[in-house]
Amino acid sequence: MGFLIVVRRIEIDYKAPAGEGDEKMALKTISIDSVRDYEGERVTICGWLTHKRSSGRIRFLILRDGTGIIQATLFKGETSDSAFDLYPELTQESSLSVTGELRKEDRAPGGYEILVSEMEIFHIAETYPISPKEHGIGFLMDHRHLWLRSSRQQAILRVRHSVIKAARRFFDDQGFTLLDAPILTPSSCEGTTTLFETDYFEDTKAFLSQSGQLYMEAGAMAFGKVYCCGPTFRAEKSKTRRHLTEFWMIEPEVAFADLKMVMDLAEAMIITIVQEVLKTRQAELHILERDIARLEQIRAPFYVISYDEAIEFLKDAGESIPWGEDFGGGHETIISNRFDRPVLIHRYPTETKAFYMKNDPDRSEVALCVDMLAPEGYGEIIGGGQREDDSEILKTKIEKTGLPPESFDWYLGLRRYGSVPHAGFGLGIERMVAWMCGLEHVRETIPFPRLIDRLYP
RNA sequence: UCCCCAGUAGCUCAGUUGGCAGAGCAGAUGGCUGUUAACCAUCGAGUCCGCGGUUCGAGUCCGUGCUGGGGAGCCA
Repeated sequence: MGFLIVVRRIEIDYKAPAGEGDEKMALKTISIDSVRDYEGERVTICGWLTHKRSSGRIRFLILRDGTGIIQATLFKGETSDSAFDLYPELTQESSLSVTGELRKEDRAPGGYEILVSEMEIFHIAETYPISPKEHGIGFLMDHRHLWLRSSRQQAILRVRHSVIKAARRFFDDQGFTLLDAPILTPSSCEGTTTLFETDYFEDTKAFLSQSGQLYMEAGAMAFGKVYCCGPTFRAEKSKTRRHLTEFWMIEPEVAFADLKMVMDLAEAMIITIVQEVLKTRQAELHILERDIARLEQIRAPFYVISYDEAIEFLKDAGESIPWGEDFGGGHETIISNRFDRPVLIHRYPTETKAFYMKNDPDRSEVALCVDMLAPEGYGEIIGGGQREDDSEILKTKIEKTGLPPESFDWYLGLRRYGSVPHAGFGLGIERMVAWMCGLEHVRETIPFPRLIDRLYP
């Protein structure tokens, strides 16, 4: 199959041996997304069969190759008998190549069809479990390795690609250095109850990273502006539409930056991502039936409110939430539904936030932190803020958490050698993609989702 | 961890008051020269999730376990 990929990527000018008449014409293997460039030419297309129909002496194949779909048409008499007679054998997802003239055809899905003269079968598929009719989510998740072949799943994962590409380009263009954070770590950075633990040779335990942030802080002290993009792991027993046990984050960290600066950075990054998705993924958003107008509204400035103001807002909405408590999913939905653009909520109570958050020097009961809630009820997509840069205060905060202090010697050390104000945030890729695509659940936004009760396939 | 719902053909589901196990799709066979989730005809397909109980009789009622889905809390 590796050979096939090469053939599809490189257009091969095939010269038939002399003396074979019509077969001397050039033969090109093309991808379906490039059919417009080959109208009227004799070409070869490799792909998988998604569907077939027949009506007596005319037979239709719908092929997909990962770049699109095309109808291949077989006429008794015009198509070679050997190719025509292969039709009954073809099952859904069988792999094959077809060769023939490419032409415009309004009756064909996609507007083009290939009039097949020759056909080659790579493999006849067994009865394919995923039929064109509806399936339950449990069944589809069990067949995730095959479900990826559906147009809807491909559309979502292409949007994911664009989200990551846009975010990385945004930071690259602003002079950030990509600094990969470790996956295996000696300790927690959020809390010990949600760590995946594994053996690390004799007598040592390692933990799967919950966040690259602490390492990004070290990186910011070296490079000034850094970011990481990678998987993170939380052993939370969450069973909701917005949780995975393995999820990806993009985490920038900036030296000599304060809360306001990273709030502006987060806003600019989100706008860049939304613009990139709107620019490059119109076809995918259409397949997903996304209301594009809702995304076109996403522009500066985003709404900015304090935690105090959010509490007042929730009380006005009839919710009884005391000051000092973190918002639940329901509260977030109420707030984010209120706005047509993302809203940044800053200065949460210190008690609800992680140890590394810096307290507001003017009000020690609140932290210099920020969450960004996406509109349409999508809720929190970003969490971040200014980090505690005082060694002694940080040490006290770590002791208060009950986390093993010796694991954080290196982290505290960052504050002993030229400590500076610094800040950063983390963007949850899957929640961002779910918002862009208008999905109910994040499980479709990652190729192989890991959930509390699902580790397969 | 807690609350709610579901489990019947490969898939999606129906199954009445407890009384012979059903449909559509998928699969197989045949027909049709422009199909669009094509259509028409025919055929095959079942540990009714497991265990226990009530009953002359259980897919249906009761108990229990397992699996899946939805929600809460926690978080990105």
